Amino acid sequence: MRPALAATTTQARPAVAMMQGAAPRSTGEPQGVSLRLAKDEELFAEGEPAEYFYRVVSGTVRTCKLLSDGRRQIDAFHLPGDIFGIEACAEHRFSAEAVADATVMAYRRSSLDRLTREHPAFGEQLLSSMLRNLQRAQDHMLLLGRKNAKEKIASFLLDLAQRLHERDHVELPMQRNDIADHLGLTIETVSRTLTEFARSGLIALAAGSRSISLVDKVALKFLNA
Amino acid sequence: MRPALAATTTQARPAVAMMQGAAPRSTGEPQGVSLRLAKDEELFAEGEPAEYFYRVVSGTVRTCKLLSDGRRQIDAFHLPGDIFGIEACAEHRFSAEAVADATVMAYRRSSLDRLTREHPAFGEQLLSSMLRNLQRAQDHMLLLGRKNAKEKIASFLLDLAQRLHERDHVELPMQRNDIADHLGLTIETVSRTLTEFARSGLIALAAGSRSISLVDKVALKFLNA
DNA sequence: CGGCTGCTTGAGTGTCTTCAACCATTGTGG
DNA sequence: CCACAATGGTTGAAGACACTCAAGCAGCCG
Repeated sequence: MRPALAATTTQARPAVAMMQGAAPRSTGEPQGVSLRLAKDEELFAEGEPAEYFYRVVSGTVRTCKLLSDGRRQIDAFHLPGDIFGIEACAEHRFSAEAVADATVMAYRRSSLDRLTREHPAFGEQLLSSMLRNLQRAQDHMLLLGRKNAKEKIASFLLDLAQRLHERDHVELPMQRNDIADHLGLTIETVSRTLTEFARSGLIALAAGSRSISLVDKVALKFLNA
Repeated sequence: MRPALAATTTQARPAVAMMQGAAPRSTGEPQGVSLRLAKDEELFAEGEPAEYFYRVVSGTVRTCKLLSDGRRQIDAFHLPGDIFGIEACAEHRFSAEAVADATVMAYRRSSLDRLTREHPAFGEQLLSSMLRNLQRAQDHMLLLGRKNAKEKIASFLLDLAQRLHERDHVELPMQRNDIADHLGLTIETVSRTLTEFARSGLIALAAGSRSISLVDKVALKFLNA
């Protein structure tokens, strides 16, 4: 793993340009710049020029949109390996923040062509990642538009477990607030639904309520519809 | 416009392979196969091999997902010029049907590389169309997750007017049912909200309730948040 | 005409939200 | 070291928004 500089202060914008990554290896990985993000630190904001795109190295990043009155929708949580922040136009269409301390690699958008030419594997990874993002968005629209609270939570837990390569246990990287804004619910409904799941034996809640055991995956999958 | 064969029967799957388009012109447009779709005719189904992707020539196409109990979410309505049906994997992740009689061009997915090489303009169109689809999906997630019925309808009308290049009038290509399944509402709520908009002078409903005048665009945009 | 489809309208219900209080944990400063 | 505030989470009661169920209306076509 390459050395990474800690961002100067929490909530400050990390200065990408100032932190050069290690020299590019001639094989495999293309050059990128490593960035460390503190919890809730903003990587980029909606409307900002989309100079870079990113890949998560460790931790979790959320991308979200805001309504004028503060209502928030979290488009996606990005886990290690995920690529995000590529845009059709010159500006970012959503903002990105670290859910908890995280490390990301930044790549210049302008060097996209060169990157994919010199590192075809990276290019494929990038394209498939983009299409996967689109697929996730489409699946998520079904969830947001047509599922009820129980189904939303069940889908969310199963999906997260799978993406974290876990069989029957999830260590939530994000808090209730983020889950609510991702699923189109309120924090109270998220909490209530989880405790109801626990009461009826579908899951088991543990220490600090961030650790969840998927006790009855069959029942959860049934809710997943 | 190229000659197009009518599909044999309504509801029957159009036989793409049998209908060759006109010979490719040496300039501009790449070769494709023209297809005519009757109202509600299915172009492809969820889970089906993604052998082709498509561009709308005339009419409107909807792409949608279904839940096991029949609940439906319409991902998007595709208007003339829009490209849809490109997938990350070998299978379609949603189904596509004609909202009303429509014409589409079908392109072999396998010839994608050649197409973009020989017709760079088409390639750019394709990439930008894909990214636009992603953007629309992200905007739509905000709508589905965080907007109420009035805001959903207002956003929908304004968006549709813009995409149809109209200033203050929309000729709805789809029926209430489709609107409901697109916005995560029921048909009754769509109807009620439209009549309420009409009563309060935001819009004017006309003949057959498919024709809508956007009377007070300022108020509608305000609801758009 | 009668049946069909698409749309509207009404009444009653339910799910989720809102508002509010409370609890647990953590970190800080006197 | 403890009091205190701050943060994140849970729980309860009341209310609202959208849904469900049901009926009715308008246009269309055989």
